[in-house]
Parts: sequence; C-alpha cells; structure tokens
Amino acid sequence: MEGLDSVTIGRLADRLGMSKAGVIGQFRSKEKLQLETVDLVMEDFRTQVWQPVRHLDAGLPRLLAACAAWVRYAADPGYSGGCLLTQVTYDYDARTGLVHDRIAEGRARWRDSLRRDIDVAVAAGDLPPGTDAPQVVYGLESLAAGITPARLLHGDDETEKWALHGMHAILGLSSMK
Amino acid sequence: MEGLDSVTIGRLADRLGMSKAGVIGQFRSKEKLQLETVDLVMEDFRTQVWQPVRHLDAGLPRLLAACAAWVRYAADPGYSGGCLLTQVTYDYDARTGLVHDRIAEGRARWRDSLRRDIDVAVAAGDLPPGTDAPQVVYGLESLAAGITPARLLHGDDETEKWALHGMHAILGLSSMK
DNA sequence: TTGACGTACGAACGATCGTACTCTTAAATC
DNA sequence: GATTTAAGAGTACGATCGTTCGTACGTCAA
Repeated sequence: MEGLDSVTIGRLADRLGMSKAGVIGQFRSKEKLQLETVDLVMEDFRTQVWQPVRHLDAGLPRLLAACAAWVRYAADPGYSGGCLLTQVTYDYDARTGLVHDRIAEGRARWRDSLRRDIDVAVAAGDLPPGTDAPQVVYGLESLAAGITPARLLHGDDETEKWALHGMHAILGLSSMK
Repeated sequence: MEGLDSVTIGRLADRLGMSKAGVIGQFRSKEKLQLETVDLVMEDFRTQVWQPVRHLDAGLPRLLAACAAWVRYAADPGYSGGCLLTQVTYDYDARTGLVHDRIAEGRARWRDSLRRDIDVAVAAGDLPPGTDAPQVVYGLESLAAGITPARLLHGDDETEKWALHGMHAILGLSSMK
C-alpha cells in the first residue's frame, strides 16, 4: 500500500505517539484526514512552485518560470517517493467521492492559472497566435507528471531537462524566433 | 482502494464463486497473482497498440501509427476506469519489489521499441537530425499517460486530439515541411 | 485396486483497517 | 473555587486482509 492509502489512522497514531482514538478525535473521520492531507499536498505545491514566481510579470515570463519551478519540484520535491501531487492525482482519478473532487478542484485552479498566463502571452505576441490554451495546459501537465515514473521506474536522471524541452516544444517556442 | 490493490484474494474468490483457499492455490501468493495480473495488462496493451501496427514499415510510419493506437487505447481502453497500464505504472513507481520491477521491464521494452523507430525515422530523414530519442520517448510516454487523469478528473473529451498534437510537437514534425 | 497428484473446500490464524464507546485528566470559563 | 469543555487514552467492535492448515474430492498411472 502506498500513497494516500498508506496514511492510516493506526500508522499515524504510532508515528505521533498517540492512540488511534486520539488521532480520529482530531480529524473526525478517515475521509476528513484524507481531505486535509490533500490540502497540505496542494499547499506545499503552491508554496514551492507558484509562490516563487507569482510576482513575475504575467504572461510568458511567469509561465516559463512556473514551468521551471514545477519541473524542478517534480524532479526533487524535497521528500522521497516522488511528487505527492502526481501521486494523489493518479491514485484518485478513477475513484469517486470527496477526495477525488477536492483533487480535481485544486488541479482546476492550477490549470486556470496556467491558462491565464498563456492567454496573456499570446495577446502579447510571445506565443504563436491561435495557440490552443487548454491543449497546451494538457501538454504541460502531462510532461510534468511524467517525471515521477521516469525517475522512479527507470532511474532517468535527465527528466528535468526532458520535461522542459518538451514544454518548450508544446508551447511552440522552438518555431518562433 | 483501487488499482492492483483492489484485486484481492477474497474479492477474486467471491467473483469466481470459489473459496479464498482455492484462489491462493492457483496463484501461490498474492505477489504471484499481482505479477500475472501485470502480465495480462501488458499483454492487452501490446495486443491493442502494438499488434495492429507492427507490420507497418519501421520508422516514422509505424511510429505515428503506434502513437495513434496508443492514444486511442488510453482514451478508450475498452473497460472503465482508465488505462490499466497507466494505473499500475503510477501505482507502483514508488514501491519496491517484484511487481515494480516487472512493470519497469515491460515499459522498458516498449521504450526500446519506440526508440528504434525513432532512430530509423531520423536516419531516413523523416525526423529532424539530432533528435534525442530518449527525450522524445519521454515526451510520448508522458502525453499518453496524461490522458487518464484529464479524462477522469476533469472530464476532458478532447484528450486524444491533445495528446496527438503534443506528440507531433515533441517529434518536431510541425517545424518540418 | 491402489497410490500419487492436483484441485478446491471450510475453518482458523494473526494483522490491520475504520469507527464507536467510556473514562480520565487538564485547561478554560464563570 | 466550582463547573464546563475538550483532548486523549483505553478498549472493543466488525470487516477484511494474506496465509496456513487438514480434508475431501476427483483424475490418471502403475
């Protein structure tokens, strides 16, 4: 068992030196615990990826900086086992329930954030006209999420470069001057 | 619980109308059952994706046909819940053990298969010279794997088109005449 | 006919899961 | 100082997990 399912009441109680009853008293149920965990994971993502770049100029500059931070975070999130956001995303995509919904909401916010910068970049002429923002966002997401299995399953150590290269191609930057 | 972990001895016994002991008598342990399941998943993938295109000319023609079949399979694998290969990949990338290793082996074979066609395509002048095959393979993998969460988490129904577009960009086809 | 072998059964095991209780204890409020 | 509130311990529950027994069947070879 791995991922969110490995965060169990009993294990958490052990780790905290508490009783199971004490843990379940804090969170009211397993589902609440999972939801709070998902919130923490997303908060960490935003802190590590969005916070350092949010002050940059909207549009291509901030978009590229965000992609770089994103890819760096996925390749080395500061803990072992690979990016937790990727983990919970692929863990809960096929399920139903509040946890699935919470993850979808968080990802939707990130998608919107990216899409806005793409639109600004297109309007500014920094990205090719006619750029399909949702399609580009899909590409960025996928290339970032591919880092985890490439690293952990195949031991690839160039994933950060690969992902960034791919993102530039998706953005159509290679065909612009 | 979802994915490979949801394939449990007791549940399987129920489904088959057998006793748990009968099931565990067939497979010798849970791990063996998981390994055989992974083999089945990969066999299905090869049947649906590789088999229809393997007779095509090596190089770009077969590569593009494989990508199309791949993306179609990921978007509609013929069962509910999203591509099982993607599922087990992201489920077991951070674990250790025989199941993790088996998945890595299977994926490595698929990677090699793609890389060979890429090399042939480059040699034939159908792909840009200097193409970094492992990097391109990484991009194709990621774009295919992104389909599942996009469909199941966000309800995207254009993932097949998006993934294929992205693959062409990664391959550098848009910049060639 | 006998024996070996494979298949499947029912039952039980120790773990662990999430959750529901009661009881103690310490802090906060009046 | 008395009273209310809340945190946490302790215990128990029903499920389910993977696994291991002993046993009852077949089938097939000797």
